[in-house]
Amino acid sequence: MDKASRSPAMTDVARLAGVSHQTVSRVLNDHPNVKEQTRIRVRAAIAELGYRPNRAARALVTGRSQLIGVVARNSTLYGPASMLTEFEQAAADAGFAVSVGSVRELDRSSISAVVDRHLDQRVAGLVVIANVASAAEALAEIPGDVPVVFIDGDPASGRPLVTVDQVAGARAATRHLLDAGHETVWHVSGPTDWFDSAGRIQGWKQTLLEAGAEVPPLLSADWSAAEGYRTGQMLARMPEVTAIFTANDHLALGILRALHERGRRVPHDVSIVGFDDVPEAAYFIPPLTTVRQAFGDVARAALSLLLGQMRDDSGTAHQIVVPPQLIVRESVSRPA
Amino acid sequence: MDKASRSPAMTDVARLAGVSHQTVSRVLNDHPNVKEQTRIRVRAAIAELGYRPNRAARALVTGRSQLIGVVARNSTLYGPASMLTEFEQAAADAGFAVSVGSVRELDRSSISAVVDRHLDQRVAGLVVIANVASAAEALAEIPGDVPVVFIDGDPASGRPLVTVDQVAGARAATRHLLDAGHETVWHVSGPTDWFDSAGRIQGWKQTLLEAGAEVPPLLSADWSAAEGYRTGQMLARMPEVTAIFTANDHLALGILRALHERGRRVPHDVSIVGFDDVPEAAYFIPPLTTVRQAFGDVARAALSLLLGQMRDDSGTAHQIVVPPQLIVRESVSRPA
DNA sequence: AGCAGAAATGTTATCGATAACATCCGCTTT
DNA sequence: AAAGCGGATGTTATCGATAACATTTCTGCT
Repeated sequence: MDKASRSPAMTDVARLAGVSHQTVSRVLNDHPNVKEQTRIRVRAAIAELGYRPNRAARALVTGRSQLIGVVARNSTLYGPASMLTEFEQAAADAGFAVSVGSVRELDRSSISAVVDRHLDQRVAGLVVIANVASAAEALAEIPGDVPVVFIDGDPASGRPLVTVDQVAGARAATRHLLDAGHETVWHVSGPTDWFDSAGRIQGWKQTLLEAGAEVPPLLSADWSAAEGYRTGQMLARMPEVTAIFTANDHLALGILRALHERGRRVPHDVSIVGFDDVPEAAYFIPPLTTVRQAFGDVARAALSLLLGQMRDDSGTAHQIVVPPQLIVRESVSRPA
Repeated sequence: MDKASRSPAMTDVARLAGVSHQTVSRVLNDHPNVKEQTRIRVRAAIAELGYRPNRAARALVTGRSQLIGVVARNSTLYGPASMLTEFEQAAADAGFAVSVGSVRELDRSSISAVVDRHLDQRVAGLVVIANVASAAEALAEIPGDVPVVFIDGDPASGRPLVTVDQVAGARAATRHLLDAGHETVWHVSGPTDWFDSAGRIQGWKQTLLEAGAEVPPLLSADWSAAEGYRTGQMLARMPEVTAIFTANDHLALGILRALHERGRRVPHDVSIVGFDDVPEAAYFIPPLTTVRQAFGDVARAALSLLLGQMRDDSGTAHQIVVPPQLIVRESVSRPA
């Protein structure tokens, strides 16, 4: 009826239900000491007025909001972007809003600025998507009393953290190529300051060593198809290269093109395994064998760690590692 | 010195500067009637204490926060994901935090839930990334007194809105193929309920009609490489198809593979133009001619419209259209 | 010098919730 | 029956800012 008027406050509900505003507050917060009958009366009044609590007021008095702050690098890379949307979804399902603080670089001052902005908003918790080593500095910027969970990042920090087991993924990929009969496997890595890159390099190297295979020189690139292409032009000229494991699917795409231009067929002459399983990987030429990361699982795990910290302070700094999965398609065969 | 204590409030600053808290408030909000000398004194006190205003308190009294709510579909598609990060960046640069409300589908009830969550947080404004027709329903869910800007969406609504000129992009793509000498151009569109799709279809059809070319049947797909591949399998069997314009780059990728499998060479036998210019498009086989959208420009335009609405209510419902750009690479040549 | 009017500053009320404490009531316990 | 206790509820203070109004201090002008 009276849509134009100010949205109802707690006192309006109280008046309608014939109780004090504090009792309304108790009902809202599921306080035990409220008679069932009044609880029902209050609930009815809330529904009738379409009352919704004012988060700002609550945040002011409790010093904490229903908002989770995320610190992430501004990126449209498949991995980071997926991570972000999955987390938003998980948080939304749990009734939290997500405030995203994008930074161009994960350096100390950028992180500091974003964290400050989040603390201004009195976020209930922080999630740092710390995919590069420099992000460890973020630790220093975050006061001890606000719940924090890292996604990716350095397990050695001892902080609550969720990661995909990059080492295991790289092992599976490398193993797969060795099992196909290749003498060794070349690796084109991502930027070496990324934890993801480091883990994948480690898994690759370990597997070769354990198999007694020679370890070729490491080739590093950024994550782009462009650098994959440049690296691929070099690899295409080396007949001894028959198996390549790339740190992501886009690198593989660039290499695929370079090989194609040189007339080296995949998988007949060269086998390739990627990482990420981007949706279009199945439609590369040829369809790419790759490693899939369960971003949704990571997001949900991170959220539950965060909620755990928000509930009790007993916060045993749990760390969760999510296993990746090898997706076999057609870019691998035994060597000629 | 006293790091452990509660973070300083306005009164603390006032005491240190020897003024009233209201004067501090005036300095903070750049109120004109403050003597330069006191302004300096207050600023110094702020710096000394490391004071940062409490947004929750401000939001409570003003009824509005420094938070911009975004309603978007949960998606890792290149376009939507880019749009989102670009907007976050623009907002951050302007001192706003961004609360992202992802929804699985842009239907009425999902939108309603997300909008309510945002209003609970007393967002200063809302941005709706309304890439499908059903999002128009969002209009009904948003009260008139909160600033809103649509990104994509129906210009006919009369609401403030920023879009990329999809029609112009499609015209450029189609024109480019016709100019190369092709008799007509086939089009594989995105889902027809997307505004982007509709605009691209329209631009394609118009251009063909104006050129007196025959209009082939429209092929629609989702945005995935998978459907591109399926559609491509069909097109590859039709020798009369020599030119294809796809609604995005991933569709083009799938088609590229299907053509490759059938032995039809690109661009020798078939020419292709995509849309989006995803970073890896230059590394498809062959490098893809495509249409680039300036998401950053769109984001900044949307933000400035929003800020305009927040300042004055004179809100002439401006609409901004950003032109796209044809990126010529190697997937087009004259027909055999 | 005196006074209006503007500029600079201070005081008090207010936003809408939770926290802390006070009160009331009914029931058990001795 | 008085004391004691805990459950249910109400009262008042509080968070930290802005709004509205009140007051003081400068100006410039007659």
